[in-house]
Amino acid sequence: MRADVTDTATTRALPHPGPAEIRLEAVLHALSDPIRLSIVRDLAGTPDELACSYFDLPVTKSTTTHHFRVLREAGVVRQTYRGTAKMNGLRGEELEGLFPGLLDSVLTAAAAEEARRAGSGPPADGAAAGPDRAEAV
Amino acid sequence: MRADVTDTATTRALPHPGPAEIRLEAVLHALSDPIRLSIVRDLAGTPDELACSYFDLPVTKSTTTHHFRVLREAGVVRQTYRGTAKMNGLRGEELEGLFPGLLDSVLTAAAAEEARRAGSGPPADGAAAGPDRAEAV
DNA sequence: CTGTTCGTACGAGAACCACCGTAGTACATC
DNA sequence: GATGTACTACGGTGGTTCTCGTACGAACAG
Repeated sequence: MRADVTDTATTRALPHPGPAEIRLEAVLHALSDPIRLSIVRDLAGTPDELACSYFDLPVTKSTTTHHFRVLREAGVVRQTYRGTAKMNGLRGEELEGLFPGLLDSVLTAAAAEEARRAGSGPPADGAAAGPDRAEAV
Repeated sequence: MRADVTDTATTRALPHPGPAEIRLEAVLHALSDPIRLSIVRDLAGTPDELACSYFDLPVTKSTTTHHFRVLREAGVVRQTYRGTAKMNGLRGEELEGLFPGLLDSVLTAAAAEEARRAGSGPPADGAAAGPDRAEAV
């Protein structure tokens, strides 16, 4: 039994790539999926860490786990266990150090595209410009 | 044999997405492939348009065609026929208008990663400490 | 201990993608 | 017309990714 774990509750450790292991292509690929991009946008919108169960994604739990794993292995998010929950935090500072401005411009672009899409597309029926949590970056 | 072509030489037109059709995910996906990223970097390094045959890629011509098609359909490059050659130009201004700073930060990131890779690979030690600092959480 | 909640592992199937080789089109030149 | 160049389309293969369902493990409240 490893008694070397100094922490109390967070014993299950997850493998994360170090800053030198993070590959640009992997980051871009991780961000090129709509579901993962929405996760990243949500994470960027709050200073807190969010549990996996917080996200309301149109896929099953298995698939959600898969997407979070891709994000973690690409070096985009950091995951830590906290009781039964797994908390997710954006590795914003590290990414900024490696690729200055990249994450920010992607988030801005995502917001711009969403605004563009919402502004010129939807006039079909009632619900106009749903004010569902505007991600102000 | 259609002789109805009104233009002189360069009339074979290729389908390009309009600015409103360009999707962020598609752009990120197009840039997440090493070969395509190197193409984009080459294009960004020159003000001229470059023929497909200019590039020295480690794949066959069929695959090269495939990659250029992906870039074109994502809205990253513009392709025009010029005699037998097909010239490729970056759609930099349009992308800048849609996603300000995105292309620039990706190019900067690619250059940074290449420098990092070239600089810290061979030497046993250098500036940065070990590749993986234990993830202190 | 029992049950609940949260997330993972394991298959497994469908879709996609990168890659290739061959055959074919379009253009320029001879 | 014949030859050569530049690129495309088609067909196919192997690998990866996305998705799911089910079964399992870890933490916690009774």
